[in-house]
Amino acid sequence: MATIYDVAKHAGVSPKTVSRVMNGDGPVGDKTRAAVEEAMRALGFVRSNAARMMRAQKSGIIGLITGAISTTGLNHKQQGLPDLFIVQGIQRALETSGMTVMIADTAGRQDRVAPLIDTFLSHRVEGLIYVAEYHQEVSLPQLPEDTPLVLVNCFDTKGTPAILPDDKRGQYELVRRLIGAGHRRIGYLALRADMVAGQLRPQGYREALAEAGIPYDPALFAHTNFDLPEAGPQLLWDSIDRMLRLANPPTVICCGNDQMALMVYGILRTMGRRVPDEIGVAGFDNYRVIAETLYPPLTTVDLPYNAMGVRAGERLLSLIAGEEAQTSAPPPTQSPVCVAGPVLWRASVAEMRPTNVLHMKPNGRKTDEV
Amino acid sequence: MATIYDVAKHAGVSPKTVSRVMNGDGPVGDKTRAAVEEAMRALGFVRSNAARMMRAQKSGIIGLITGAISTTGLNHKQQGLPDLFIVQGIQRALETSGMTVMIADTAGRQDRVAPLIDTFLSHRVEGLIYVAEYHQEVSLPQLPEDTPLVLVNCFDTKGTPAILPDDKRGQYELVRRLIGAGHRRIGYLALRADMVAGQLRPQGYREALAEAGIPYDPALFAHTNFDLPEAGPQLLWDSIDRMLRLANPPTVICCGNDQMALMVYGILRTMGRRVPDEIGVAGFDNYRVIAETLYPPLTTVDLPYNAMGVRAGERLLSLIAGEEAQTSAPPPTQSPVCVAGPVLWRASVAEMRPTNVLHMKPNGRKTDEV
DNA sequence: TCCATTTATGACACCGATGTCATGATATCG
DNA sequence: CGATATCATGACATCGGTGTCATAAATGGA
Repeated sequence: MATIYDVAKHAGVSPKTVSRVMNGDGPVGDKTRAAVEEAMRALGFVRSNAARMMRAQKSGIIGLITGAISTTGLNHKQQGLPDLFIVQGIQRALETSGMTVMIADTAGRQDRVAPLIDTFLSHRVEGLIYVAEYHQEVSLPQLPEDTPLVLVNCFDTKGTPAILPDDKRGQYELVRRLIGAGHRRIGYLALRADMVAGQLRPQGYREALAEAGIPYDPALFAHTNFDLPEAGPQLLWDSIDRMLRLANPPTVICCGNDQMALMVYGILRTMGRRVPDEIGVAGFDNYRVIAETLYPPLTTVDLPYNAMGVRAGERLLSLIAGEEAQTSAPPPTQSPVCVAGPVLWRASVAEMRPTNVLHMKPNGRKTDEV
Repeated sequence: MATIYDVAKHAGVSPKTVSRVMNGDGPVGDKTRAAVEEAMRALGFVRSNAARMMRAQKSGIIGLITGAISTTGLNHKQQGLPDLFIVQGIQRALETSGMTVMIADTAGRQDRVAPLIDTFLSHRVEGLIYVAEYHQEVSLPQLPEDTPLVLVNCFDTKGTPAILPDDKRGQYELVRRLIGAGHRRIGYLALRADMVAGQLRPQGYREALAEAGIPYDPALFAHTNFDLPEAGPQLLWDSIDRMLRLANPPTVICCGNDQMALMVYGILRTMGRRVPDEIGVAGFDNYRVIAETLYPPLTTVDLPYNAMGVRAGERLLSLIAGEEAQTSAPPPTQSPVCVAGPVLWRASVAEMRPTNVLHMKPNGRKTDEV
């Protein structure tokens, strides 16, 4: 591969002049510039990043580690959305900064994280981003203090900057919207209680009920380990069956995520219930392949992975920029940033407005305007 | 960040000795080794890859470009499986080689490919892999001839080494299996004809029919642009409706992919048909989030993304290794490698063996043994 | 016209690791 | 015991850009 020395010789100038042409430092004469550019083209010159960064002591590389690292040993079906969207967001935020993003995948193996970090450090990355597959707590090995780190979709106990989905808020908004549509008996099939989303989303559900003055009914709520290889569907079936046999059954069922909603569709229909006429279904995640392809399309909450990625990228850039300014500032133990996504109202839930109470009022959108 | 000079000074040895400790070149005395290792630990030393690769003229980096680059302007819902699986396979194949995989995502923008390649070249990657989101033809910019390139899930007209899914074979095996299960009227809802998979999979379907002596019935076949934003479901509904109204309707419907199958489930059930009792459904891709979560689980063909990734990684390694051996060998215009995946038989298709003809025979598995 | 800038370019050192060669200290063998 | 092989280590050059400083030519203002 050609070097600037080759280019310099070919153009009859010094290497430094070639460097100037590339970087636009000092002034260069028009004829000289033309000769250099011609030489570069003729030789197919590509600058060596290694040499450049060695001198400049800046790599221009951001390290991105992604993969299904679980604090508990979960099976791999239990995954969130493709983290691709987070990665896209990160790249969007970084593409104007001139940084190159190096991505490494752990392939779900916790023991690969430390070596990957070392590899990144040996490439002198200017910052690191760790992306988890779903909202969880993690614990990463200690980094050199001059290497900024941002966590996405996860958090630790050391106060490392983190970008998280606002699970509680999203579920809250969705349930508020359901109430606004006239639903009063709202079932909730939650994810496992040991998952962060299995805790936060139900909280949002209960807050929305409380705000509307609807009492929380334990009979309408269940944690369901729906993705167990064999028993999962049966557990889900039982939970649904129990709710539907109630004297006052739910008119809509919220699912812990879209994947569960997909299974619930099949179960409800096998039971002979029509969606959404007899019972509505709502999800969470806006896992588009599912939510938009389901028939009818699924009402759900957008998990704003792209936006989270953008925020993470921006956060990291500011950390990198501020690094030298505040050398020994107090540790930036800020609270994590929560990003909320919009409710996406689709055909899987019926509007019940024209019923009883609201039907009476002339301008019937009272509860919707909370 | 500490350098080997710092380490050398701290340990009271020469830089070269530090290098020897790291690389295990020449012999090093036990006490010296201990002193050096202690110094490295004390200083938190991490070797600079830039300096190393500059000297070695080897980067140890493989460039991986991925993203939804389409030759035609498709909407982004039309995507295959998460390419993550291909990436995982590639990393699996490369992890023992000591290479670092640098991944860059194009975020679906064709114009980003060329700059990304330049970035990779400036990092002196030893090889490049291009991964497409779904089986398609691509055209990449010219690379320096000493940089090996492997295409995955796509191919070009220049004879670049490519790893492809064996769409035809997979569909053939699935249909053979359906026939073996007693089905004779097999509907096929194909992907758009301008997609590679929309051509190859139907070919496999027809070959399997032909082999079993079942005449091809055009009334049981339709290309359906099911993922059009609005009209898609309606088009699909019409196609299905037409088939089911036939005098001799299909007992099972093959779908172009799992996503289409997901939509077909909803439509069939809205029509009041039970799956699989009244009609079977089969997909293609083994898009696990869909295929395993659908109720009942979907019979489909595995698109062996992981295996394809492994093959691609191995292929690239052999190209890199052989590079110097056969400097001016004839251009390696080999035919692409096709990787076939297994048929995954799940509950969405009923076994019809104990029916009429076969029921008569004592050892009734005649057509299954093709 | 002469000195002060500005412009255009080159010489040279340097970044950090490592290959090559040299050197001194032991170990081995006839 | 001397000659040679082996071990342990260091000096130095090198990879390819780029920062620093020097130098030479062109320009400009008094």
